[in-house]
Amino acid sequence: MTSETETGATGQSMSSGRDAEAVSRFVERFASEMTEAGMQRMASRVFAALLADDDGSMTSAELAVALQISPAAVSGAVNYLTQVSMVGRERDPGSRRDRYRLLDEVWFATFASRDRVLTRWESTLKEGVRILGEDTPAGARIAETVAFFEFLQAELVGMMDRWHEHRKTLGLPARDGRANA
Amino acid sequence: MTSETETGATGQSMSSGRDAEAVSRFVERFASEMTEAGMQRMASRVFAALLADDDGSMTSAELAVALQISPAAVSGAVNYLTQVSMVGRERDPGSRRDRYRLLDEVWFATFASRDRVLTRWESTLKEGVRILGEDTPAGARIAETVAFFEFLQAELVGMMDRWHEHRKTLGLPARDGRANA
DNA sequence: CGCTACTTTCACAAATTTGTGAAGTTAAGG
DNA sequence: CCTTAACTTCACAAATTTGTGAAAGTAGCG
Repeated sequence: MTSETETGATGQSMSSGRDAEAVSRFVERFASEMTEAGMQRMASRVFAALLADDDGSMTSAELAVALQISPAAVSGAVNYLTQVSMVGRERDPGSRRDRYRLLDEVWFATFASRDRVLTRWESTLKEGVRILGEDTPAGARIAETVAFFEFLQAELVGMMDRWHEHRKTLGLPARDGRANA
Repeated sequence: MTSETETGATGQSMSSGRDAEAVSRFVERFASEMTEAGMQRMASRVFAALLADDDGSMTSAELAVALQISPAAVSGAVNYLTQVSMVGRERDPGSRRDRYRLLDEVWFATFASRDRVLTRWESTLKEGVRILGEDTPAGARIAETVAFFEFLQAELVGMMDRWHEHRKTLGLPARDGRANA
């Protein structure tokens, strides 16, 4: 976590010039928007907490304190987040604590996993075309859906390249090769 | 619904050359994949049923029979689907029945509504940058996230144009101006 | 090799979500 | 207008999901 001198999740800012309470409100607000979009609640909260952390990296215990949840809840959330490649698990050498770290290019990874979902859908939809017959209106409609998804996946690649180009023009602070958005 | 002569959701195909049971399995399978991706179960099932229907259009009663659910459940699902612009509500003139119809360019609409979500997120994230300070690592990371989302939204427009171009090269059946994928 | 600090797993209780039947509402057709 | 078919709303029961405490498992460090 960023500062050891901050108070807990609902505590008032102390000396760090950062309003811990406002940060916590932001974390909760963004988490709840992600939840509305379909992500599990605890996973959203953990992710948002990491996003708002300067290191982009917190230990299990830090997360539990900051979010006021049990270690078990942290474990579950973090498990999910590593599954979908949004967060990495590290171990500080010489410590028994795991650290969880925002992966490089989180959003890229997130979109990439969407991509995997699309692939699954495509296979089901192709089966649908077969069942309905490509000459039926329904079959044709579903075939067009497949075509659209295939198009989307192809576009995604180029889009990511363009993003990396665009990113350079943004005057960003240098990458440290660790936590990034 | 497409055929009045088919039996119910689990019935065996009769004369239409379409295997009703296989269609139903496809509907359920695709619906469950959409559900896994975050859509409400009943909404997914209704949507999938419409997708597999030749007209892309069914009445409330037809949906209730095909999916074995209560009118109340249809009502709820359809309400959601119209909210997110995936399905349109019509009324056959001279009838008391509503018809629900797949909208033109459903997937386009779906992505467009994603777009609205991104906009909401952006506003929250910008607030986060303000709270954390753009000069802090966390603030900078979140600012980059905002930039990425803005980039994405900009890309979406061009991508849809390219899709429409690409679509023409696909040798699709002519549009009837009503139900499409 | 065992102590201890941490993480994970498990069973359960609480909360939330989901779908239903029934009552209420709306509007077409007489 | 009245009748009646259809849709919607509402309260509730069932099912699912969620987060917890406690027990079990792992791995540093002496």
